[in-house]
Amino acid sequence: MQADVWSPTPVLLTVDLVILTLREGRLCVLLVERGEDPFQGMLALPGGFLNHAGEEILDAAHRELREETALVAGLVHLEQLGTYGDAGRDPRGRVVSVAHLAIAPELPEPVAGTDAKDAAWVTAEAVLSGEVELAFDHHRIVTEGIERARTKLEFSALATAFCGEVFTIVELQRVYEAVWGTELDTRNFYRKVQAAKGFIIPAGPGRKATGGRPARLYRAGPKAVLFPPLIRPVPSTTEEDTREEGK
Amino acid sequence: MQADVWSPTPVLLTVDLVILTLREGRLCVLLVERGEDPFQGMLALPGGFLNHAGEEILDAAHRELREETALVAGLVHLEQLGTYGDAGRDPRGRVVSVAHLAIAPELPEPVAGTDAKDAAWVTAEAVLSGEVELAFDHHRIVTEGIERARTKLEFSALATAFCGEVFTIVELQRVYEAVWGTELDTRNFYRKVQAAKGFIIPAGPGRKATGGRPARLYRAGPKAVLFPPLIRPVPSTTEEDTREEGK
DNA sequence: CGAATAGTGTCTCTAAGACATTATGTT
DNA sequence: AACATAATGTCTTAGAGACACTATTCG
Repeated sequence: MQADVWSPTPVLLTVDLVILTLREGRLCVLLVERGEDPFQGMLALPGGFLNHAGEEILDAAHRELREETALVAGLVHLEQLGTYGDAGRDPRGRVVSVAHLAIAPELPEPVAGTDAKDAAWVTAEAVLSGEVELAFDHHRIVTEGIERARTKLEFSALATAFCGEVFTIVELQRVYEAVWGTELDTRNFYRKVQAAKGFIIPAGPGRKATGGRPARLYRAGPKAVLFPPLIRPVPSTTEEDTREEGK
Repeated sequence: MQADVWSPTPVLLTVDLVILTLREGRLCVLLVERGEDPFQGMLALPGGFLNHAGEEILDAAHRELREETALVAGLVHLEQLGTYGDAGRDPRGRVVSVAHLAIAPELPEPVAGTDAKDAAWVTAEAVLSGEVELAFDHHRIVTEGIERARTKLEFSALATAFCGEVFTIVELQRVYEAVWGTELDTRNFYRKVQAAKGFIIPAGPGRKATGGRPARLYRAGPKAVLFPPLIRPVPSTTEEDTREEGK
């Protein structure tokens, strides 16, 4: 139902990206140094305003992703994360951000994209712990993005989005370990990824050798939903939890 | 990173609500008949523009919820569902809607709230099947809202939000059955809700009698996360699933 | 043949699904 | 006592966690 009096307040819409990848076995998020005034010099999520009046939100997210990482759209997972519009979050006025979560395989070393001013991969740990401070409410957005990724690893085939087109089971295990921040038992992991039919499928006769026994190669299978799921180990099942509702 | 040239396009922000409840054992969603021009006369989700420039999005959702249902904020579950901004979704121009999911206990019969023009509870089935047509892209929003509710019932204590402050285990079972659209085995259900410690706790010596053995009363427990979860029965585990990614 | 990494099998325990009867109140 | 609804127990099977050794290639 719309307001009876036609006095809706326009807002400015931005799209922000939580781009996650693995670098040297650690979960990392892409941050840029702000070159302009609100929070100039601070680290922030890549993002920006809608380009023109008709630009779709998802298209804008893809565009920002390309600008920052020079990645092909096809290989990257991109989904809407949530909308952040607290009145005080941007000193310039009412700016509402539609945050997105992107998962990318490890990129060719230097981040230098088209106009990546000062883009840098920062470990998730450094951001979550507060060691690295972010502009706006981006700390909260990153936190919720990482939590989303952790949960989706359990029930969906999202982990393959961290890998190249083909990958080994050990590489996949490293993804789970890095995102969840835990060590996993190799035997149980092999059993579980193979029990979830449609998760990964053998990729030809190819092998990957690194000085030891060559690993078999796999590619992402047709199923996006894992059954049975790969439940993450409970950190210790502490007895808290005071009924905070997930947003 | 912001655009170099300062030419962001303002958009109009609305808040829409998928309000779910149980009526006569069926899952229902609240719809209103549009009294104004875009899609006049059609059914749509309750919602509206932000009131004033500074209104918080979540506050606006609470306000709309109050206007439509005359419910106390404390009793109702409310969470952000997603943002829908397709360029063509509203003929008036660029209108972006932040949709929310609300779960309410069965309301005192007549929906007549403060200014509820023509509010009506419609069964989820009628909407999902397309039997009832909705304005804008509200069919998609309802679909995603119901799917969210179905999933959250598995892993969170959301089901208690459909009940009053105290409830019986059978009532809780009816919630699961209505939302999932399945029948559940009473014995297994009792076992599982009681195995999930912190989900429900006995509510004094009260009982509810309806001509048979009186049922014990419970209230929502402190835990928002269910462990073990109550996994919904698979509809039949058909072999499809062509890797559609969740939004 | 040694170094390096990939890959596998068993046991125990917890939880899920299937299934029918007993318990406790009201009229 | 009949009726109505609430509550419960057992068996079988699937999946999770713990745990240590064998297999394959390279240099």
